[in-house]
Amino acid sequence: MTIASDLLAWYDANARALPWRAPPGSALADPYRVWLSEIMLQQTTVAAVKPYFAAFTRRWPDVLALAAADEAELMAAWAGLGYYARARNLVACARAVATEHGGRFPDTEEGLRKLPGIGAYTAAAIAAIAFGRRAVVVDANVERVTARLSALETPLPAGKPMLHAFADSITPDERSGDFAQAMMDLGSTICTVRRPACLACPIAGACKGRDEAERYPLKAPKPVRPERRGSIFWLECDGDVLLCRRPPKGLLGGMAALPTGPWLPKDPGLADAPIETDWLLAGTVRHVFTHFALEASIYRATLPHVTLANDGGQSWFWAPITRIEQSGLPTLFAKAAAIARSMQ
DNA sequence: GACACGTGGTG
DNA sequence: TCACCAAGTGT
Repeated sequence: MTIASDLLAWYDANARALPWRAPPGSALADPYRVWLSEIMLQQTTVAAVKPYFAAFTRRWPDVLALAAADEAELMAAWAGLGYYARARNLVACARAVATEHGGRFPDTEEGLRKLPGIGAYTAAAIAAIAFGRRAVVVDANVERVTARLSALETPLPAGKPMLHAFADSITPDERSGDFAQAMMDLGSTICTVRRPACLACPIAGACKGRDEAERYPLKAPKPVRPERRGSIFWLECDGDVLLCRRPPKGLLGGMAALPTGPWLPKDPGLADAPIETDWLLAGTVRHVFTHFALEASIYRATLPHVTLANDGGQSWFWAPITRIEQSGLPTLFAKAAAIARSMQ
């Protein structure tokens, strides 16, 4: 038997039931749901995605509904899931599908690959899973499984092309979507990062790395994560708090946020405070991003009735404090808001 | 190729 | 506690 046939047999008996998957033995899954889930699952765990997928599909049941969505509402619905460029690209992609493709997703890798937010992995996954095309689907799970199967001694990312070629060599012509999902299920339940369960693996017989699976894949060492210091401002007025909209690109781009100062190696104090007033230090919040860690002071002040004019580049607005959880703040600011409110 | 880009779970 | 890492993409 081949690796593919052994793995597919295992998958037929052990596939995880996931909300975006078609029931076993049924027709192909809905391309919209496959696309939405694949975007949400980029660098994100199944457990984290599930509630967001349920909320999005209830609120926007198809790609035309999503294309018509208010962008700020969609960003707020994405708040907490991270990598917010995905949400910006999600809208752009839905609108491209609606206006340039008649509301239907392209059914080839090449066509899918042109859409915003869809890269090599996602294009292959949608083509295979939603459209039944043969495609070589390589994500971190597949890289780990194939690195172990082939006992690849070349560290990643340099070894990626070899793993893609190996994945291509074992991908079947039929059911390549199921094969891809089987590889991912195997990677998340058996061929795990730590303590892989080789004794339970349906393809251990073909695995060159099975005696030392945890060694693979070899990876280049990661650079150290720098520390930055910052300030976050909580300005109250009449039961409202001052929020702003982050610039459209960059860190937390396009998201609602509390006003901040610059984030630098040294404590910036009250630099870039939205107004000059008697700020009180309400606490600190620590948050770790992908490429730096932030420790921010939270400054608090209350205003009498005033209006705050927008000035260059800033886009401020007031939000009711009692419904701050519905403002769509990313996690850093949700944590800061909780700390600021706890000081009242 | 390298870096920017979030978050929460895990051992 | 903390480093690692997850169904990657864009620049």
